[in-house]
Amino acid sequence: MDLVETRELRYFVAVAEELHFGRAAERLEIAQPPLSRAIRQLERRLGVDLLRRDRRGTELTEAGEVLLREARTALDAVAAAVRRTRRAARPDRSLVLATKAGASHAVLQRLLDAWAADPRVPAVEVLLCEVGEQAELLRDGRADVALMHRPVDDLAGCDTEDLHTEPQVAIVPGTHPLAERERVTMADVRAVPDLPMARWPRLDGTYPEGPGPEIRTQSALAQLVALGRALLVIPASSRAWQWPEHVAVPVDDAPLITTVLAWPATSTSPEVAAVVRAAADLPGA
Amino acid sequence: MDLVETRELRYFVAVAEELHFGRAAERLEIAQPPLSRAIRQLERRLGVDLLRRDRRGTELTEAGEVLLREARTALDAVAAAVRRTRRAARPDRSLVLATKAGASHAVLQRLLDAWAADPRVPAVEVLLCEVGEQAELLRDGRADVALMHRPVDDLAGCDTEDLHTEPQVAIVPGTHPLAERERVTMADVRAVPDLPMARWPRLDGTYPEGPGPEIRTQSALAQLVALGRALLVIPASSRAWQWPEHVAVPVDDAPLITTVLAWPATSTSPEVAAVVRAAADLPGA
DNA sequence: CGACCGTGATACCCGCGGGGTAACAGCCGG
DNA sequence: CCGGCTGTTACCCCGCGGGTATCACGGTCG
Repeated sequence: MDLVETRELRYFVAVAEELHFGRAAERLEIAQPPLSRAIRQLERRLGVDLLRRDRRGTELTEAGEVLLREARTALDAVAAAVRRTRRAARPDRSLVLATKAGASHAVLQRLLDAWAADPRVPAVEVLLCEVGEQAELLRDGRADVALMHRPVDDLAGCDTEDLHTEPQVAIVPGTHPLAERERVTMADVRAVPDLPMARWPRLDGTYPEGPGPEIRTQSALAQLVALGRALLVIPASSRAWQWPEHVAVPVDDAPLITTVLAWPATSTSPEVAAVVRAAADLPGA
Repeated sequence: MDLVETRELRYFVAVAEELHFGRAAERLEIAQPPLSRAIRQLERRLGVDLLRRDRRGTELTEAGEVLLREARTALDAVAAAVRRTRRAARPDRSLVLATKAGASHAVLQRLLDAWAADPRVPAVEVLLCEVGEQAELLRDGRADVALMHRPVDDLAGCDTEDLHTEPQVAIVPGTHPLAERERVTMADVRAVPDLPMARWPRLDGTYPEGPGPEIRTQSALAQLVALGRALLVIPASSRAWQWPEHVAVPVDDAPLITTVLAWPATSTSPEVAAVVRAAADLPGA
């Protein structure tokens, strides 16, 4: 009745993502007919049509869309269970903190120092990750806590504790007219035709329209800035990796960036609770 | 490698809860040897010892404790996937709102009216539930949104939108000395020896110490109040089910109760988003 | 001290069902 | 009308989940 195995969910997700039984089977490294049968069986068990089989291709029903979303989070939860259990069995028993490389360096430093000094807090490893990846790492158990930034990061599914709030600065080549200014506005920044703002991916992975280059990693951004090919607006504390030939100019009306400590909202781990508590005891800002 | 089936997780949770292979097997309606084997196999797959088998009974290792917590949330997520998929396939396609009976009646009424008037919002069913049960219903998919109360309810794993904040009142028999007062304090309330405050279960299901009766349901509470056997402090809006022979006296220093609309923090459903958006547009308080 | 429970583990067998291969069925473009 | 796509049907095999019977160990009690 209620029993749905993770295998079936994995199969369904593969088919739902590929919308093609053959390719999905290939990805799953099984033959196509058993996959077809497994999906049929899943539909029978649920009593629900998940796919509209058109002779040419396949598409999801509304129920299928729902199951795709729900199955992904369920599979993440299962993966998290496995990862966290394995890690709990290791003799070191450390937690993993995920953070974007370069961002909030000073905040992270203070956090780590405070945790190291606190006997109640377990060891904390730092896992550097791609932009926007933190929430996924928390969901599937590769990380236990993360440093994230409001309002730029997707905090869905996370509980958070504010650590630090700061304004943003524009990074421009020292030779650029804007570098002379005491302070600028977002309108100024957007009006610079020769230095477009680099575009980060949105939450769904697509990029907003615009003239700037599409980037996905901090290192790609660093490269562009070093070449003087892009302008960017970042929190003041991210300047750790700034080059000497560039200048940081405060942007008055850019949204304030709050660095937050995030953890899975469903977490009931006492270790995570200890880490959060110790972080909350830090002198905030 | 990574493949852990929900069956294995269900088996492990049963054993971890019973701490006894025989009883766990009985609960699962299978024989004991296959269960024993399944757990061994799970341990081998994870490469982790989950149980310390003592001749007399069985206890969890630290890794086992972690897996118990994580497996519960993973199984809830799987159950939620099944439930929500089944419900999405029904022709009516409604959402389910969970709420404690009696509480926040007026707020709920306004919500339902607003939703009914909004064409973007799907139909919403109301599911009455036990105190403290809402978060569980959201996790395992029996409900999609819930009315909850801060700070009394456990909001772990939920995102929330504040709807209404209000003070609390004490409900006392009309013949009682306190009924004469214009307003009282928590100290007053606690100092009444003949009318102890009923004790609600804590988040973990245990009860705080105290003289009052242990209650779990609104109806039990209603019964006690009707008999004049207990005193209680509740939000003013919960007075819908008050009896005529009782009097509500404002309690000055009781914590303010905020009624919030809650939904699973991991939800990505557009229907839930629409419901939340429509609720946020209500004139707040 | 030995018989007896009660614990979980082992040994063995059976049958379901997940996996494979081969062949089929509709639908398109040439 | 044919060939190349789709996904489905038909059939077989064997791995493994489940069952029963039994064992191994340790505590308890007469």
